[in-house]
Amino acid sequence: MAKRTSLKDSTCPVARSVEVIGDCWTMMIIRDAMLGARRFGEFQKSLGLAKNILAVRLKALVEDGILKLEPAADGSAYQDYVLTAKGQAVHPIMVALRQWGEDYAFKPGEPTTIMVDRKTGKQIKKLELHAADGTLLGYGDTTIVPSTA
Amino acid sequence: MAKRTSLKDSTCPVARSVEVIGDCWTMMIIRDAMLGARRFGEFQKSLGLAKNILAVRLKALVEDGILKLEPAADGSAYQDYVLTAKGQAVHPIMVALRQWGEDYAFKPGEPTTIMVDRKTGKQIKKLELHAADGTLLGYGDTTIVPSTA
DNA sequence: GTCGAGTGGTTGCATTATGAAACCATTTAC
DNA sequence: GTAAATGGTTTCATAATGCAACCACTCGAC
Repeated sequence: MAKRTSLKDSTCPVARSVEVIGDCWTMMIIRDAMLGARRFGEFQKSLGLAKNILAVRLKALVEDGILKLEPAADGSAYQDYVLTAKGQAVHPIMVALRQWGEDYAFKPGEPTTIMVDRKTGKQIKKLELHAADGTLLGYGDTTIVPSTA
Repeated sequence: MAKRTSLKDSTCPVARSVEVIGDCWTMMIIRDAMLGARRFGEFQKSLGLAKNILAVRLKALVEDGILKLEPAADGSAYQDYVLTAKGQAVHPIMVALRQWGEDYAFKPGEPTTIMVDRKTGKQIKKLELHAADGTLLGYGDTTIVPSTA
């Protein structure tokens, strides 16, 4: 039987995250939600994906507590899909994906978009990883250990 | 026709990243590579996925310049899969996924693993996003604009 | 050298997910 | 009241996934 293998019970947080949001469309839906999309039709037009696929993904995102349904902001009888706190917390992942894409997936001069500080309009810095004492950490400076909690 | 839609030509860096590494297994392979896995068999045993799937993913990762093949470190006639600079640059994404998973995908007390500073063994801080002037930025403090390059 | 185990795959086939298009029930605009 | 927009569901073809069997090459022991 060829059921898609589940990583839900893995003890690795990366595996669990990937299980929930490690899907192409799921990630793009969250991206659009962060850019202000709220309605089924908005997502569909922006992403250009089949409506059935979108319906399945949105349902899953609501079940996982990343999106929630609330009465439409424009007062109509329809509903808005809005990010929960859990959904907003995906922001750093989105930024990390964006910065990697900027660096490695574009030829110089290719048209693209950049992330800026909303207040100043200036481009943001790279994400930074710090040790407990504040030291800047790079690839190779970290390891994984079992939690002792 | 039901060909999987490609996001390769999107002008959004997030879309391009997701297109390349936004696959469940691909991400897990990179994770294992960062933890030291180098050989086909190591990946297969650690991830428990079908060998044909692994073969396809590894080939794609090599083609995308994330992994490269080099003579096995143990001197045998086999080959090692090792991360390129582009592959190592995925580290922040991995950290972001990990931190989100730690926060939202585990019940308190559930066994898991944590990321620590290799030198001190102390748990690392959260990823930080800073504005050009050094201000710490959170969700909602950023926007996307077309690049003016 | 040569026999068997281990490594690193490929091939075939069943099952599942994806995607396009058609369809349908409400809701809104006119 | 009627037409169009919204937000889906259904149907069916195609593509991806996953298991198992198979195969070529390497290595270590003898």
